[in-house]
Amino acid sequence: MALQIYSTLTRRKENLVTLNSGKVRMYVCGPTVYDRAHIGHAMSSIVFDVIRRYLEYRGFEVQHVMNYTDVDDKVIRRARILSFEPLKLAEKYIDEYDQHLKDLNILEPTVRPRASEEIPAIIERVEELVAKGFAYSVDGDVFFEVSRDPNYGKLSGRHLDDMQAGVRIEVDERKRSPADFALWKSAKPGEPSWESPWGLGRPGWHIECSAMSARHLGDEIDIHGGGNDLIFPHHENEIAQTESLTDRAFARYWVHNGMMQLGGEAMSKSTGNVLSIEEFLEMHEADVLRLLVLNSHYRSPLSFNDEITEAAKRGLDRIKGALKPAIPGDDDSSRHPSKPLTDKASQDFIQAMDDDFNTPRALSAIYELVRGINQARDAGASQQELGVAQDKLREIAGVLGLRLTGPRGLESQASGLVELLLEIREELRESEHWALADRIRDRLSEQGVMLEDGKQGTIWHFDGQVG
RNA sequence: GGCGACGUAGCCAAGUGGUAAGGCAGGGGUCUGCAAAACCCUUAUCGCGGGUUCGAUUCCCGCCGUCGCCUCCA
Repeated sequence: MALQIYSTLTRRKENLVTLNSGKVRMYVCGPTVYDRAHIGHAMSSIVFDVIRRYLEYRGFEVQHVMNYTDVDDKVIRRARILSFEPLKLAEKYIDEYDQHLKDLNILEPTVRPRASEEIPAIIERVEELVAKGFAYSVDGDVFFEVSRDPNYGKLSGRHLDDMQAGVRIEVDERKRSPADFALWKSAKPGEPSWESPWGLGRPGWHIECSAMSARHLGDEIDIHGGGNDLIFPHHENEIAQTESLTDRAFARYWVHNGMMQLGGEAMSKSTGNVLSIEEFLEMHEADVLRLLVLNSHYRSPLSFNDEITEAAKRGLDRIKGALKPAIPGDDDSSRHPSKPLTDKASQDFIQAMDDDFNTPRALSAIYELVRGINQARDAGASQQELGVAQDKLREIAGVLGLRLTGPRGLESQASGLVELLLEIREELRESEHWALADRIRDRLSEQGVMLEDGKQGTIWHFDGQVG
């Protein structure tokens, strides 16, 4: 069974056939950096990170480009409010986002271009569109003429006629049609601007992605991705611009993730209805966010709330729990072979992910493996046998980008003391001094040191950590 | 108004033309001095009404409800 990807363009799952066999060129629209990023941005980055990781797991070499939009109305507006240099402000948020990517265990994209650093390529692109008659300039602005593209609307399923009725926004009178969009904007005083054939100005939003995609990946790519709020007009316009010039399909697969909602509403700055990545990571480890994102399908909208966060946290603990070592002393390998278990998990995992990256189903395979491991441990499997399955668990969880680690570093320093307390407690238990023994357990638990009494003695680990 | 998506147990969430994965929470057990963890058992007539079919949660139509986009947005 081949790997299938749902493409917004055809509204179907398609077999993945790349331009160059064994290689995937993927462009993902990154954030406009005018403010702190929220967990919705994180969701998008996590989704495409998992797609990338899985493609690599399946043997593809992935070129992953993610852009930062750093020249934009919103950046300029916000910079003015904060009395900041627009590009400096953007840079600050880019640095922040780069850090978020690391914190969230997102593989570094192959290239992270920013609009401000790609101006020549963008101008070249606009010039070409003007030269070929797809765009026109007016007073230093350049617009793409939508009516020149007979296929306009094919991605979003919109028709120009339908849309005109709905346009309530003030239309720029100089445009030949309200749907025409800016490729180049003339600069107002104080705005970041660059020399161009049309005077000082800056690129429009849509053209930057097309130009950067073409520059870093070529005129044709395999996957173009982003949030589904970008389908119209952004990606529609990108298709128009690019395909008018190349006459070939810009991207083979258009992949869009669903929006994350907060409290049942779209996350929106205006209502203060946002949770920043930073705020989330102050409360929970990155794996929690990843797990809650992956628990639903990437194309579905996801309502973020405390309940699903708590569920993800517990689910994560459960997965980590499977990595606990075998019970010492019990050692009957022959009765608990791990191979059938790991084979099944592998197979289910791949089958799920091959089906348009069905991570909920993939997680289900992971949980089945978790249960299998725990059953084997309870039944007395040896560490050697258990380790095989645990390695498989780490492997496929790793494909989803889960770290499955906890706070480390303290362990070696603390272990001596903890061991000492355990020894004392063991003697207390032997002499049935339960109250004192329980007090040690309770107080250690408050410090994040969790004790588990078993037949073979007591084992301990830090809260949330296994291993 | 236009385009699109969704509606599955208390919550989250897969999925199939032949009576439904997984997780969280709940209930009952096993284990334990107690607990924790783990394991076992247990909780769904798949929004409503029609239609197609031997048979639909799954296909079609209508309705109701929720949401996204149509303007900057991952």
